[in-house]
Amino acid sequence: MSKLQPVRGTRDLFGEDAERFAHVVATFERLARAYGFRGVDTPIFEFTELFARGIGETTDIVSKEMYTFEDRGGESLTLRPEFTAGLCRAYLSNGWQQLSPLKLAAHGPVFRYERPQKGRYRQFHQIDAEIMGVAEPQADIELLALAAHLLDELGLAGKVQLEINTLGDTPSRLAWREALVGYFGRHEAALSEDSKTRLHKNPMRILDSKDEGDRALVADAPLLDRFLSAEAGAFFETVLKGLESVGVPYVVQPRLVRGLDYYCHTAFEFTTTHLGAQGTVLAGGRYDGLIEQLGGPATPAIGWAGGIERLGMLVDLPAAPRGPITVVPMGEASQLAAVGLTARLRRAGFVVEQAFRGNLKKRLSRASDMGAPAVLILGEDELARGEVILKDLATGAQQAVALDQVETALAVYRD
RNA sequence: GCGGCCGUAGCUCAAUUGGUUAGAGCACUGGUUUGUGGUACCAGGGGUUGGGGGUUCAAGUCCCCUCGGUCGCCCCA
Repeated sequence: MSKLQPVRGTRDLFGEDAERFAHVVATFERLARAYGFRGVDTPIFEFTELFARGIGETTDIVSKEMYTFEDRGGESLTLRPEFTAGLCRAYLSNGWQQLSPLKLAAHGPVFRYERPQKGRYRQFHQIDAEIMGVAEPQADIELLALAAHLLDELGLAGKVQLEINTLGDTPSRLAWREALVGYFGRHEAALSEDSKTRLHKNPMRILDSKDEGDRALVADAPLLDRFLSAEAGAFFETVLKGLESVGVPYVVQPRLVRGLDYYCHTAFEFTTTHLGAQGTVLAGGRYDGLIEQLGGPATPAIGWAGGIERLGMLVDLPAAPRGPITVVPMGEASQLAAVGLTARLRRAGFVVEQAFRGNLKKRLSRASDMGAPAVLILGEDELARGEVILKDLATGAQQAVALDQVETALAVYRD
Protein backbone atom coordinates (compact mmCIF):
# COMPACT_ATOMS: atom_id res chain seq x y z
CA MET A 1 0.00 0.00 0.00
CA SER A 2 1.03 3.55 -0.58
CA LYS A 3 2.24 5.70 2.26
CA LEU A 4 -0.44 8.18 1.29
CA GLN A 5 -3.39 6.94 3.25
CA PRO A 6 -6.63 8.76 3.80
CA VAL A 7 -7.28 9.80 7.39
CA ARG A 8 -8.69 6.93 9.42
CA GLY A 9 -12.42 6.69 9.06
CA THR A 10 -12.56 8.78 5.89
CA ARG A 11 -12.83 7.56 2.35
CA ASP A 12 -12.84 8.67 -1.23
CA LEU A 13 -16.11 8.39 -3.06
CA PHE A 14 -15.81 7.40 -6.69
CA GLY A 15 -17.42 5.19 -9.27
CA GLU A 16 -20.07 2.88 -7.93
CA ASP A 17 -19.89 4.28 -4.41
CA ALA A 18 -20.35 7.79 -5.73
CA GLU A 19 -23.33 6.69 -7.81
CA ARG A 20 -25.04 5.07 -4.85
CA PHE A 21 -24.38 8.17 -2.78
CA ALA A 22 -25.73 10.51 -5.43
CA HIS A 23 -28.78 8.34 -5.92
CA VAL A 24 -29.70 8.57 -2.24
CA VAL A 25 -29.21 12.33 -2.16
CA ALA A 26 -31.10 12.94 -5.39
CA THR A 27 -34.05 10.84 -4.25
CA PHE A 28 -34.14 12.65 -0.93
CA GLU A 29 -34.03 16.09 -2.51
CA ARG A 30 -36.78 15.24 -4.97
CA LEU A 31 -39.11 13.91 -2.28
CA ALA A 32 -38.31 16.65 0.22
CA ARG A 33 -39.33 19.21 -2.39
CA ALA A 34 -42.49 17.28 -3.08
CA TYR A 35 -43.33 17.44 0.63
CA GLY A 36 -42.76 21.19 0.75
CA PHE A 37 -39.38 21.19 2.47
CA ARG A 38 -36.92 23.95 1.68
CA GLY A 39 -33.27 23.26 1.09
CA VAL A 40 -30.79 24.74 3.52
CA ASP A 41 -27.04 24.62 3.99
CA THR A 42 -25.35 25.60 7.20
CA PRO A 43 -21.62 25.67 8.06
CA ILE A 44 -19.93 22.39 8.89
CA PHE A 45 -18.43 23.93 11.99
CA GLU A 46 -19.97 25.91 14.81
CA PHE A 47 -18.94 27.18 18.22
CA THR A 48 -18.29 24.17 20.44
CA GLU A 49 -20.67 25.67 22.97
CA LEU A 50 -23.62 25.16 20.63
CA PHE A 51 -23.24 21.39 20.51
CA ALA A 52 -22.30 21.08 24.16
CA ARG A 53 -25.44 22.87 25.25
CA GLY A 54 -27.73 21.49 22.59
CA ILE A 55 -26.84 17.83 22.49
CA GLY A 56 -25.95 17.42 26.15
CA GLU A 57 -22.59 17.47 27.92
CA THR A 58 -22.85 13.91 29.14
CA THR A 59 -23.73 12.28 25.85
CA ASP A 60 -21.07 10.14 24.19
CA ILE A 61 -21.15 12.36 21.15
CA VAL A 62 -20.21 15.48 23.07
CA SER A 63 -18.02 13.95 25.74
CA LYS A 64 -15.78 11.86 23.52
CA GLU A 65 -16.64 11.94 19.85
CA MET A 66 -16.37 15.55 18.72
CA TYR A 67 -13.68 17.03 16.51
CA THR A 68 -13.01 20.12 18.56
CA PHE A 69 -10.20 22.57 17.92
CA GLU A 70 -9.15 26.08 18.65
CA ASP A 71 -8.85 28.37 15.65
CA ARG A 72 -6.18 31.03 15.26
CA GLY A 73 -8.37 33.53 17.01
CA GLY A 74 -8.62 31.35 20.07
CA GLU A 75 -12.25 30.31 19.54
CA SER A 76 -13.21 26.75 20.35
CA LEU A 77 -14.89 25.35 17.26
CA THR A 78 -16.31 21.93 16.50
CA LEU A 79 -16.94 20.05 13.28
CA ARG A 80 -20.64 19.31 13.39
CA PRO A 81 -21.45 15.85 14.79
CA GLU A 82 -25.09 16.18 13.67
CA PHE A 83 -27.39 18.67 11.92
CA THR A 84 -30.09 19.62 14.37
CA ALA A 85 -28.15 21.97 16.65
CA GLY A 86 -26.75 23.94 13.71
CA LEU A 87 -30.16 24.25 12.09
CA CYS A 88 -31.69 25.52 15.32
CA ARG A 89 -28.88 28.02 15.60
CA ALA A 90 -29.54 29.19 12.03
CA TYR A 91 -33.24 29.41 12.84
CA LEU A 92 -32.46 31.82 15.65
CA SER A 93 -29.57 33.67 14.00
CA ASN A 94 -31.66 34.53 10.96
CA GLY A 95 -34.99 35.18 12.58
CA TRP A 96 -36.67 32.31 10.79
CA GLN A 97 -39.37 32.38 13.47
CA GLN A 98 -41.11 34.64 10.99
CA LEU A 99 -41.26 31.77 8.53
CA SER A 100 -42.65 29.36 11.10
CA PRO A 101 -43.79 26.72 10.56
CA LEU A 102 -40.66 25.96 8.64
CA LYS A 103 -39.76 22.71 6.93
CA LEU A 104 -36.06 22.27 6.23
CA ALA A 105 -34.08 19.70 4.25
CA ALA A 106 -30.30 19.48 4.38
CA HIS A 107 -27.53 17.06 3.61
CA GLY A 108 -23.78 17.00 3.98
CA PRO A 109 -20.85 15.70 6.00
CA VAL A 110 -20.84 15.23 9.75
CA PHE A 111 -17.92 14.18 11.93
CA ARG A 112 -17.58 11.87 14.89
CA TYR A 113 -14.42 10.47 16.39
CA GLU A 114 -15.40 6.81 16.69
CA ARG A 115 -13.67 3.56 15.93
CA PRO A 116 -14.42 2.96 12.25
CA GLN A 117 -16.22 -0.08 10.95
CA LYS A 118 -18.23 -0.93 7.91
CA GLY A 119 -21.06 1.60 7.80
CA ARG A 120 -19.38 3.70 10.46
CA TYR A 121 -16.98 6.45 9.48
CA ARG A 122 -15.42 9.44 11.13
CA GLN A 123 -16.56 11.66 8.32
CA PHE A 124 -19.90 10.42 7.16
CA HIS A 125 -22.86 12.03 5.49
CA GLN A 126 -26.44 12.56 6.45
CA ILE A 127 -29.65 13.63 4.88
CA ASP A 128 -31.71 15.59 7.34
CA ALA A 129 -35.29 16.80 7.56
CA GLU A 130 -36.72 19.07 10.25
CA ILE A 131 -40.08 20.71 10.92
CA MET A 132 -39.85 23.70 13.22
CA GLY A 133 -42.68 25.50 14.90
CA VAL A 134 -45.32 22.78 14.78
CA ALA A 135 -46.53 21.34 18.08
CA GLU A 136 -49.25 19.21 16.51
CA PRO A 137 -48.69 15.50 15.91
CA GLN A 138 -49.38 16.12 12.22
CA ALA A 139 -45.77 17.20 11.92
CA ASP A 140 -44.60 13.88 13.37
CA ILE A 141 -46.79 12.03 10.92
CA GLU A 142 -45.69 14.03 7.91
CA LEU A 143 -42.03 13.66 8.76
CA LEU A 144 -42.34 9.92 9.22
CA ALA A 145 -44.33 9.67 6.02
CA LEU A 146 -41.49 11.39 4.19
CA ALA A 147 -38.96 9.01 5.70
CA ALA A 148 -41.00 5.94 4.84
CA HIS A 149 -41.67 7.23 1.34
CA LEU A 150 -37.97 7.84 0.81
CA LEU A 151 -37.03 4.35 1.94
CA ASP A 152 -39.72 2.95 -0.35
CA GLU A 153 -38.40 4.89 -3.33
CA LEU A 154 -34.93 3.63 -2.57
CA GLY A 155 -36.28 0.10 -2.74
CA LEU A 156 -35.69 -0.63 0.94
CA ALA A 157 -39.24 -1.34 2.04
CA GLY A 158 -38.46 -4.97 2.72
CA LYS A 159 -35.14 -4.32 4.37
CA VAL A 160 -36.01 -1.83 7.09
CA GLN A 161 -38.40 -1.66 9.99
CA LEU A 162 -39.75 1.37 11.78
CA GLU A 163 -39.46 1.18 15.54
CA ILE A 164 -41.23 3.92 17.44
CA ASN A 165 -41.73 5.00 21.01
CA THR A 166 -42.75 8.00 23.03
CA LEU A 167 -40.50 9.61 25.57
CA GLY A 168 -43.41 11.64 26.86
CA ASP A 169 -43.50 15.30 27.76
CA THR A 170 -40.99 16.76 30.17
CA PRO A 171 -42.82 15.98 33.43
CA SER A 172 -43.53 12.38 32.48
CA ARG A 173 -40.03 11.87 31.16
CA LEU A 174 -38.40 13.24 34.30
CA ALA A 175 -40.60 11.13 36.56
CA TRP A 176 -39.85 8.04 34.52
CA ARG A 177 -36.17 8.74 34.48
CA GLU A 178 -36.19 9.09 38.25
CA ALA A 179 -38.01 5.80 38.61
CA LEU A 180 -35.46 4.11 36.36
CA VAL A 181 -32.56 5.48 38.36
CA GLY A 182 -34.24 4.23 41.52
CA TYR A 183 -34.94 0.79 40.11
CA PHE A 184 -31.56 0.20 38.51
CA GLY A 185 -29.87 1.81 41.50
CA ARG A 186 -31.31 -0.89 43.73
CA HIS A 187 -29.89 -3.52 41.38
CA GLU A 188 -26.66 -1.73 40.61
CA ALA A 189 -24.50 -4.63 41.74
CA ALA A 190 -26.07 -6.85 39.08
CA LEU A 191 -25.61 -4.37 36.25
CA SER A 192 -22.90 -4.67 33.61
CA GLU A 193 -19.99 -2.27 33.85
CA ASP A 194 -21.32 -0.27 30.89
CA SER A 195 -24.70 0.07 32.50
CA LYS A 196 -23.27 1.17 35.81
CA THR A 197 -21.83 4.10 33.93
CA ARG A 198 -25.09 4.65 32.10
CA LEU A 199 -26.95 4.72 35.39
CA HIS A 200 -25.39 8.05 36.20
CA LYS A 201 -24.97 9.49 32.73
CA ASN A 202 -27.90 8.28 30.68
CA PRO A 203 -30.03 5.78 32.60
CA MET A 204 -32.57 5.33 29.82
CA ARG A 205 -29.88 3.77 27.67
CA ILE A 206 -29.77 0.77 29.99
CA LEU A 207 -33.07 -0.23 28.39
CA ASP A 208 -31.16 -0.70 25.14
CA SER A 209 -28.39 -2.84 26.59
CA LYS A 210 -27.49 -6.09 24.85
CA ASP A 211 -25.94 -7.55 27.97
CA GLU A 212 -27.88 -10.63 29.11
CA GLY A 213 -27.78 -9.78 32.78
CA ASP A 214 -29.03 -6.30 32.04
CA ARG A 215 -31.83 -7.63 29.92
CA ALA A 216 -33.17 -9.69 32.76
CA LEU A 217 -33.34 -6.57 34.89
CA VAL A 218 -34.75 -4.48 32.06
CA ALA A 219 -37.66 -6.89 31.72
CA ASP A 220 -38.98 -5.77 35.09
CA ALA A 221 -37.97 -2.14 34.85
CA PRO A 222 -40.73 0.44 35.20
CA LEU A 223 -42.27 1.44 31.89
CA LEU A 224 -43.04 4.96 30.83
CA ASP A 225 -46.77 4.21 30.72
CA ARG A 226 -47.12 4.67 34.44
CA PHE A 227 -45.73 8.17 34.24
CA LEU A 228 -47.10 9.22 30.91
CA SER A 229 -49.42 12.21 31.14
CA ALA A 230 -52.81 11.96 29.48
CA GLU A 231 -51.82 14.61 26.97
CA ALA A 232 -48.59 12.87 26.02
CA GLY A 233 -50.40 9.56 25.71
CA ALA A 234 -53.05 11.05 23.46
CA PHE A 235 -50.35 12.69 21.37
CA PHE A 236 -48.63 9.37 20.78
CA GLU A 237 -51.93 7.69 19.93
CA THR A 238 -52.59 10.32 17.31
CA VAL A 239 -49.17 9.80 15.77
CA LEU A 240 -49.71 6.03 15.58
CA LYS A 241 -53.17 6.42 14.07
CA GLY A 242 -51.72 8.83 11.57
CA LEU A 243 -49.10 6.30 10.54
CA GLU A 244 -51.81 3.73 9.98
CA SER A 245 -53.78 6.20 7.93
CA VAL A 246 -50.73 6.98 5.80
CA GLY A 247 -49.97 3.30 5.47
CA VAL A 248 -46.63 3.27 7.24
CA PRO A 249 -46.05 0.04 9.17
CA TYR A 250 -44.39 0.34 12.56
CA VAL A 251 -43.52 -1.56 15.70
CA VAL A 252 -43.93 0.12 19.08
CA GLN A 253 -40.71 -0.50 20.94
CA PRO A 254 -41.14 0.63 24.57
CA ARG A 255 -37.44 0.35 25.25
CA LEU A 256 -36.41 2.58 22.38
CA VAL A 257 -34.62 5.67 23.62
CA ARG A 258 -32.35 8.22 22.00
CA GLY A 259 -28.80 9.10 22.88
CA LEU A 260 -29.18 12.83 22.61
CA ASP A 261 -30.61 14.74 25.53
CA TYR A 262 -32.98 16.97 23.63
CA TYR A 263 -35.58 14.42 22.58
CA CYS A 264 -39.12 14.18 23.94
CA HIS A 265 -42.40 12.64 22.77
CA THR A 266 -41.93 10.78 19.52
CA ALA A 267 -38.68 8.89 19.08
CA PHE A 268 -38.09 6.50 16.21
CA GLU A 269 -35.54 4.49 14.28
CA PHE A 270 -35.63 2.76 10.95
CA THR A 271 -33.39 -0.25 11.39
CA THR A 272 -32.06 -3.01 9.20
CA THR A 273 -30.48 -6.37 9.80
CA HIS A 274 -28.42 -6.11 6.62
CA LEU A 275 -25.58 -3.98 7.93
CA GLY A 276 -24.17 -5.96 10.81
CA ALA A 277 -23.81 -3.99 14.00
CA GLN A 278 -24.75 -0.75 12.30
CA GLY A 279 -28.48 -1.35 12.20
CA THR A 280 -29.82 2.17 12.32
CA VAL A 281 -30.31 3.72 8.95
CA LEU A 282 -32.49 6.72 9.72
CA ALA A 283 -33.59 8.03 13.08
CA GLY A 284 -34.91 11.03 14.91
CA GLY A 285 -37.59 12.41 17.12
CA ARG A 286 -39.25 15.41 18.62
CA TYR A 287 -37.19 18.04 20.42
CA ASP A 288 -39.63 20.65 21.68
CA GLY A 289 -37.26 22.12 24.26
CA LEU A 290 -34.10 22.54 22.27
CA ILE A 291 -34.60 25.91 20.61
CA GLU A 292 -35.66 27.46 23.88
CA GLN A 293 -32.68 25.91 25.61
CA LEU A 294 -30.44 27.56 23.05
CA GLY A 295 -31.84 30.93 24.06
CA GLY A 296 -34.73 31.28 21.63
CA PRO A 297 -38.47 31.38 22.11
CA ALA A 298 -40.21 28.14 23.05
CA THR A 299 -40.48 26.39 19.69
CA PRO A 300 -41.68 22.84 19.15
CA ALA A 301 -39.78 20.91 16.51
CA ILE A 302 -39.13 17.45 15.17
CA GLY A 303 -36.60 16.00 12.78
CA TRP A 304 -34.65 13.02 11.58
CA ALA A 305 -31.33 12.22 10.01
CA GLY A 306 -30.43 9.35 7.69
CA GLY A 307 -26.98 7.94 7.04
CA ILE A 308 -26.22 8.31 3.35
CA GLU A 309 -23.43 5.72 3.35
CA ARG A 310 -25.61 3.18 5.12
CA LEU A 311 -28.54 3.80 2.80
CA GLY A 312 -26.20 3.66 -0.17
CA MET A 313 -24.96 0.25 0.86
CA LEU A 314 -28.51 -1.05 0.93
CA VAL A 315 -29.87 0.35 -2.33
CA ASP A 316 -29.64 -1.45 -5.60
CA LEU A 317 -27.21 0.28 -7.89
CA PRO A 318 -29.18 2.59 -10.20
CA ALA A 319 -28.98 1.63 -13.86
CA ALA A 320 -25.83 2.97 -15.47
CA PRO A 321 -26.60 5.93 -17.68
CA ARG A 322 -25.79 5.67 -21.38
CA GLY A 323 -22.24 6.68 -22.18
CA PRO A 324 -21.28 9.65 -24.33
CA ILE A 325 -21.43 9.68 -28.10
CA THR A 326 -17.77 9.68 -29.05
CA VAL A 327 -16.12 11.75 -31.73
CA VAL A 328 -13.12 9.97 -33.20
CA PRO A 329 -10.78 12.05 -35.35
CA MET A 330 -8.11 10.31 -37.44
CA GLY A 331 -5.31 12.39 -38.89
CA GLU A 332 -3.98 15.76 -37.95
CA ALA A 333 -6.29 17.90 -40.06
CA SER A 334 -9.31 16.17 -38.56
CA GLN A 335 -8.27 17.00 -35.04
CA LEU A 336 -9.38 20.63 -35.22
CA ALA A 337 -12.58 19.82 -37.04
CA ALA A 338 -13.38 17.22 -34.39
CA VAL A 339 -12.96 19.72 -31.57
CA GLY A 340 -15.39 22.02 -33.35
CA LEU A 341 -17.89 19.26 -34.02
CA THR A 342 -17.73 18.12 -30.40
CA ALA A 343 -18.39 21.61 -29.10
CA ARG A 344 -21.25 22.07 -31.56
CA LEU A 345 -22.94 18.82 -30.49
CA ARG A 346 -22.50 19.54 -26.80
CA ARG A 347 -24.15 22.91 -27.21
CA ALA A 348 -26.95 21.17 -29.04
CA GLY A 349 -27.53 19.12 -25.88
CA PHE A 350 -25.84 15.85 -26.76
CA VAL A 351 -23.61 14.01 -24.32
CA VAL A 352 -20.33 13.90 -26.21
CA GLU A 353 -16.78 12.74 -25.60
CA GLN A 354 -13.69 12.67 -27.77
CA ALA A 355 -11.21 9.86 -28.37
CA PHE A 356 -8.01 11.30 -29.75
CA ARG A 357 -5.28 8.94 -28.56
CA GLY A 358 -3.94 5.72 -29.97
CA ASN A 359 -4.80 4.01 -33.19
CA LEU A 360 -8.35 3.70 -34.40
CA LYS A 361 -8.76 0.35 -32.71
CA LYS A 362 -7.76 1.90 -29.43
CA ARG A 363 -10.11 4.81 -29.85
CA LEU A 364 -13.09 2.66 -30.68
CA SER A 365 -12.26 0.34 -27.86
CA ARG A 366 -12.22 3.21 -25.39
CA ALA A 367 -15.53 4.53 -26.69
CA SER A 368 -16.98 1.07 -26.32
CA ASP A 369 -15.69 0.78 -22.76
CA MET A 370 -17.29 4.08 -21.85
CA GLY A 371 -20.64 2.79 -23.00
CA ALA A 372 -20.91 4.99 -26.08
CA PRO A 373 -24.03 4.19 -28.09
CA ALA A 374 -22.33 5.46 -31.26
CA VAL A 375 -19.13 6.99 -32.56
CA LEU A 376 -18.51 9.63 -35.20
CA ILE A 377 -15.38 8.80 -37.15
CA LEU A 378 -13.85 11.82 -38.79
CA GLY A 379 -10.85 11.00 -40.98
CA GLU A 380 -9.06 12.95 -43.66
CA ASP A 381 -11.13 11.40 -46.43
CA GLU A 382 -14.43 12.09 -44.72
CA LEU A 383 -13.34 15.62 -43.91
CA ALA A 384 -12.49 16.25 -47.55
CA ARG A 385 -15.96 15.09 -48.55
CA GLY A 386 -17.65 17.12 -45.82
CA GLU A 387 -18.85 13.94 -44.16
CA VAL A 388 -18.46 11.92 -41.01
CA ILE A 389 -18.98 8.21 -40.47
CA LEU A 390 -21.66 7.40 -37.93
CA LYS A 391 -21.15 3.97 -36.45
CA ASP A 392 -23.71 2.44 -34.11
CA LEU A 393 -21.78 0.44 -31.55
CA ALA A 394 -24.68 -1.81 -30.64
CA THR A 395 -25.33 -3.03 -34.18
CA GLY A 396 -21.99 -2.27 -35.78
CA ALA A 397 -23.78 -0.63 -38.68
CA GLN A 398 -22.19 2.50 -40.11
CA GLN A 399 -23.15 5.16 -42.60
CA ALA A 400 -21.75 8.38 -44.02
CA VAL A 401 -23.52 11.52 -42.80
CA ALA A 402 -23.06 15.06 -44.12
CA LEU A 403 -21.33 17.20 -41.52
CA ASP A 404 -24.24 19.63 -41.33
CA GLN A 405 -26.72 16.79 -40.84
CA VAL A 406 -25.09 15.20 -37.80
CA GLU A 407 -27.59 16.52 -35.24
CA THR A 408 -30.46 14.99 -37.18
CA ALA A 409 -28.72 11.66 -37.55
CA LEU A 410 -27.95 11.57 -33.84
CA ALA A 411 -31.50 12.33 -32.75
CA VAL A 412 -32.13 8.67 -31.90
CA TYR A 413 -29.37 8.80 -29.30
CA ARG A 414 -30.80 11.70 -27.37
CA ASP A 415 -31.54 10.99 -23.69
C1' G B 1 -12.55 3.48 24.21
C1' C B 2 -12.34 -2.52 24.78
C1' G B 3 -11.67 -7.56 22.49
C1' G B 4 -11.03 -10.94 17.97
C1' C B 5 -9.46 -11.60 12.81
C1' C B 6 -6.81 -9.63 8.62
C1' G B 7 -3.03 -6.52 5.46
C1' U B 8 1.25 -9.75 -0.96
C1' A B 9 0.80 -5.61 -8.22
C1' G B 10 -4.66 -0.72 -9.54
C1' C B 11 -8.39 -5.15 -8.24
C1' U B 12 -9.16 -10.58 -6.74
C1' C B 13 -5.81 -14.05 -4.97
C1' A B 14 -1.04 -17.86 -5.10
C1' A B 15 3.80 -18.73 -2.86
C1' U B 16 5.70 -26.69 0.39
C1' U B 17 7.59 -27.56 7.43
C1' G B 18 10.96 -20.06 7.43
C1' G B 19 14.80 -21.73 1.87
C1' U B 20 17.24 -19.15 -4.88
C1' U B 21 15.63 -13.54 -9.21
C1' A B 22 7.54 -13.16 -4.85
C1' G B 23 3.60 -15.76 -9.22
C1' A B 24 -1.44 -15.87 -11.78
C1' G B 25 -6.11 -13.86 -13.54
C1' C B 26 -8.46 -9.24 -14.49
C1' A B 27 -6.97 -4.24 -15.67
C1' C B 28 -3.16 -1.27 -18.21
C1' U B 29 0.56 -0.47 -22.54
C1' G B 30 2.26 -2.20 -27.32
C1' G B 31 1.66 -5.67 -31.36
C1' U B 32 -0.86 -9.45 -34.83
C1' U B 33 -4.52 -5.38 -38.16
C1' U B 34 0.24 2.57 -39.94
C1' G B 35 -8.32 3.56 -40.65
C1' U B 36 -12.83 -0.13 -37.49
C1' G B 37 -14.81 -1.72 -30.79
C1' G B 38 -17.02 -5.77 -27.67
C1' U B 39 -13.59 -12.11 -29.34
C1' A B 40 -8.67 -14.46 -29.89
C1' C B 41 -3.35 -14.80 -29.76
C1' C B 42 1.72 -12.64 -28.68
C1' A B 43 4.80 -9.34 -25.90
C1' G B 44 5.63 -5.66 -22.08
C1' G B 45 5.43 -2.31 -17.79
C1' G B 46 4.10 -2.59 -12.91
C1' G B 47 5.84 -4.96 -5.79
C1' U B 48 11.26 -1.88 -0.39
C1' U B 49 4.94 -8.43 0.66
C1' G B 50 1.13 -1.48 4.90
C1' G B 51 5.43 0.85 7.90
C1' G B 52 9.40 0.20 11.72
C1' G B 53 12.26 -2.93 14.82
C1' G B 54 13.73 -7.96 16.38
C1' U B 55 14.89 -13.51 16.06
C1' U B 56 17.64 -16.47 12.21
C1' C B 57 22.84 -18.61 7.94
C1' A B 58 18.00 -17.30 5.67
C1' A B 59 11.56 -13.81 7.04
C1' G B 60 5.84 -12.59 2.70
C1' U B 61 5.98 -16.71 6.38
C1' C B 62 8.02 -16.33 13.55
C1' C B 63 7.99 -12.16 17.70
C1' C B 64 7.13 -6.86 19.26
C1' C B 65 5.47 -1.94 18.06
C1' U B 66 2.76 1.03 14.76
C1' C B 67 -0.72 2.37 10.70
C1' G B 68 -5.04 0.76 8.22
C1' G B 69 -9.26 -2.48 7.29
C1' U B 70 -12.85 -5.79 9.25
C1' C B 71 -16.16 -8.38 13.03
C1' G B 72 -18.28 -7.93 17.91
C1' C B 73 -18.89 -4.54 22.23
C1' C B 74 -19.83 0.59 23.11
C1' C B 75 -22.32 4.35 20.48
C1' C B 76 -25.09 5.99 16.65
C1' A B 77 -26.76 7.65 11.04
